Amino acid sequence: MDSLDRPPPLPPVLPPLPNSPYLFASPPSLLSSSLLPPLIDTSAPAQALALPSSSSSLDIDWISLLSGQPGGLPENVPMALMENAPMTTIYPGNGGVADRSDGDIKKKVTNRTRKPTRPRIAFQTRSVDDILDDGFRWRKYGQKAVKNSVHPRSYYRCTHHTCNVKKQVQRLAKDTSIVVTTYEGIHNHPCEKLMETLTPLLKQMQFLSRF
DNA sequence: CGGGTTTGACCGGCGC
DNA sequence: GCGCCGGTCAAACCCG
Repeated sequence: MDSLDRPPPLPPVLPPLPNSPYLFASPPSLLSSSLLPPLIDTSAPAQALALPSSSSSLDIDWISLLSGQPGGLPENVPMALMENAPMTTIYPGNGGVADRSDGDIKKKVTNRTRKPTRPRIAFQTRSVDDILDDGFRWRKYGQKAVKNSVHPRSYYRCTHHTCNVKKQVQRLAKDTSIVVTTYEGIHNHPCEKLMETLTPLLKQMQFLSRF
């Protein structure tokens, strides 16, 4: 699958914003992270992860982008971290469930109730911190020891009332400096932190666009 | 007191 | 059918 041979180039990023913890600098938890090459091949149908081609101009549909609605970012890519984020490898499709043969993340569909599979995207991040601030709020609901892996896997749910997005966080068995974060589902609400950050910018852009 | 974490129990899929 | 294992639940606990 050629499209997964190499990480897609990071999409055009949001314009720099003063006083923004995310657009000028990575969140503290990401400062020690570094870029990584692709980790796994989910062999799942590739989903385009490119931003709309118009994203370099000012007519960006920011709301769509931020809310994950049609026309916005695909799936649940954590937009807040696009600029300086170390998250380089995105694995669309149904992959991301740990293979039983080791502690690494590989494609395997083992939904408990055989529900229709939900979109999954996995990121690998070299970081000393397990928890990466992606702009959303998460509640931990479980932790399990993974076979053949020293590090446990943690399970998180988005705390937004109507949002059913989950994520799994686990360190690679083969390289414990790498954290694999697997997102499952699509946020049906904007990233709170990013909206907070962008609101003044949007207002300023609207004001300037009148001239 | 509310929200988040921890942790053991439980459930269901899968391989043998 | 049985046991293993991943994923989830929920009560207890912690913390600001």
